[in-house]
Amino acid sequence: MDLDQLHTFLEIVRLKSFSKAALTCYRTQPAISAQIRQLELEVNTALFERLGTRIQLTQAGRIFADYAEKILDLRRQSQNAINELERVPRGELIIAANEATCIYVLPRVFSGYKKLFPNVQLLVDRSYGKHVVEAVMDNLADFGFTQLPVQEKKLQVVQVHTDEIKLLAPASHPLASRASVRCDELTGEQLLLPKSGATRAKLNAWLEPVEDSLHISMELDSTEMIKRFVLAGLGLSFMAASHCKEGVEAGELATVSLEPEPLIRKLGLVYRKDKAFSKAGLGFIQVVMDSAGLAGPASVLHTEAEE
Amino acid sequence: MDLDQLHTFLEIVRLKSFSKAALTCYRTQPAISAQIRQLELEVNTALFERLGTRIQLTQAGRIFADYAEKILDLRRQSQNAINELERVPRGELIIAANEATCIYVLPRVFSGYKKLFPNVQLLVDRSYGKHVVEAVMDNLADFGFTQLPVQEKKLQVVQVHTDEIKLLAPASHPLASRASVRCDELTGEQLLLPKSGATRAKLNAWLEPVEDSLHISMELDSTEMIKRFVLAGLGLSFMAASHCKEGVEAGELATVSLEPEPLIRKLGLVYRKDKAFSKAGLGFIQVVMDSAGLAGPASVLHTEAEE
DNA sequence: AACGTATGTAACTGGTCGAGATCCATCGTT
DNA sequence: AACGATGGATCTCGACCAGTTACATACGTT
Repeated sequence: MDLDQLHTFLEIVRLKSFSKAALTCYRTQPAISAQIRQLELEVNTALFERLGTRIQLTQAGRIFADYAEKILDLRRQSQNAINELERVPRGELIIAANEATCIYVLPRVFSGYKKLFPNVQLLVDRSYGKHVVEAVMDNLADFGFTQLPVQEKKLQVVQVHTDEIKLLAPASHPLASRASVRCDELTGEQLLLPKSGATRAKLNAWLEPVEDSLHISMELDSTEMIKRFVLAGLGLSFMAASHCKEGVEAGELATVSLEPEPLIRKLGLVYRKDKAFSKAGLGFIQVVMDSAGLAGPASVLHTEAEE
Repeated sequence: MDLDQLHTFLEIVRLKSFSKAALTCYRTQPAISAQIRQLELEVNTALFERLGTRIQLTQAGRIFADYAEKILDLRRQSQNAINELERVPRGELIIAANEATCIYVLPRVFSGYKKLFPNVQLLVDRSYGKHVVEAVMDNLADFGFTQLPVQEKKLQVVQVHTDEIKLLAPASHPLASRASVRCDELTGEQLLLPKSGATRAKLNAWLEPVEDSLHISMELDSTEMIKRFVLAGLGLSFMAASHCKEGVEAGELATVSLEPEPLIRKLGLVYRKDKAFSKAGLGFIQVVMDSAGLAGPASVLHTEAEE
């Protein structure tokens, strides 16, 4: 059964004529007759009485007309709902990110996004390191924030921001006032290192020359914990500058660049290239790019949310 | 948009696979892909995300799936309603008949019909003589009861019963005890004749030999009025035997056959040959035929009404 | 790395739907 | 009553579309 047939049927009902319906349906009269014939065959009942020149609905026809109306109405509603989804995005986006990103990056991005798309629910999948990439790959999350580089070819990467990983020390520490520090200067210090992840890998590489003479007193996996431990004088650590900006500005903590060259940490937004994004998703990419000072892929921002 | 497409779509949603849906839809997988492609084209939105081997509904797809369910549900409901109409007829039948038939024939027929089809509403179009035929011809009435013969070729005729038109007199009248009467014996009597109609035409023909010497004192168009007038001694009249049975049996009225041969009045059920009758209509024909002692056209009576 | 699974793509083909012409019945008009 | 006009049914033909078959491609698993 074709919805065209239903439309034709209702046009006939409305105009009480096959020929007139043929005009409004942009078909010839035989085509209309054929459609109805097929429809009657399908419901196995006559829908019209053919009374020479006049036609009239049968009882079954009257009943069927009601349903046909409802069905076409639902069809229209469905199209409206889909169009509305494009115009005023809603639904949900699942964003995977590690804890630090959740704390230091997402709040700003989310608040910008929510202004534009108040009807989209943002769900945070707070996971760790490569689990973020996996979640995006498995389509369990729509977006992920992760440290770059990411090697997956299927993922699109948008660099969000660049951070420098610095030595983190209490403001009172002798090294705190230094402009930069070499790895061999840390051999006598208690070190608090992140337990795992890309930053830890970078640090391992940087510390490798003095690897054997280090005092790694703790491995932690929370930036907040590390900051408090450092503040309490339990040791030195390393941290992305943006993650400890408040502590430094408050004069409690100090950061020192690493030598011979700064350790750079790049944060990126990743998503599947083959993802079929709605306006809600495209808008998210746009907002992230904007907050990174990049030009967006398309002008999705003109989609003003209204409600 | 085809309902098949919707069904396919929902099968894919249910089975989460194009190929599996192909099996349950008795199509090949490319056919399924094509259907969905066309559907997506029509709603102008991707309904699935193609993630290599896996597929997943998009937001729009989830919304559309709801509507598709509802639409197919309505389709099923419509078929059920139509089937139910066949199984337990309902709706209405319009029956055209003149007053006498309404009084002396319909009550019995209707009560028989209502026992079988309690959900069918019987509407009486009480009209006169040939208006009955016209009403049926114009499809303003589904059935008509009228005096036979009817010459319309488009009408199907079922003879319902045969009546004899007799002279109607008060029981005390000299002619009341006669076995039969000739027209010339009525020249001295006051006559009350039906105003018009087939019976009047028949009587005119019978009275024609003595036409000029008759005293036609009144022309009435109600059998009840004629009976009362005759009873009151205002004159003699003519009436179908079955229309005055009670009065005769009560000993108040007498009927006398006409000479040289009885005047026969045949009552028939008429309906358009091209009428697309539902079970309700076929059942009515059956009931009328049964009450006339005829074999029906089909065994519609097995349709027991249940509610 | 190779295989199995799953979707997309590309010709081919058969069925179907619509156009056009014709037929038939009815209805209104002269 | 005969006529033309109207409206629906039927037939044939042609074009298009949907479906099959076969092949390509991508992903996940052994």
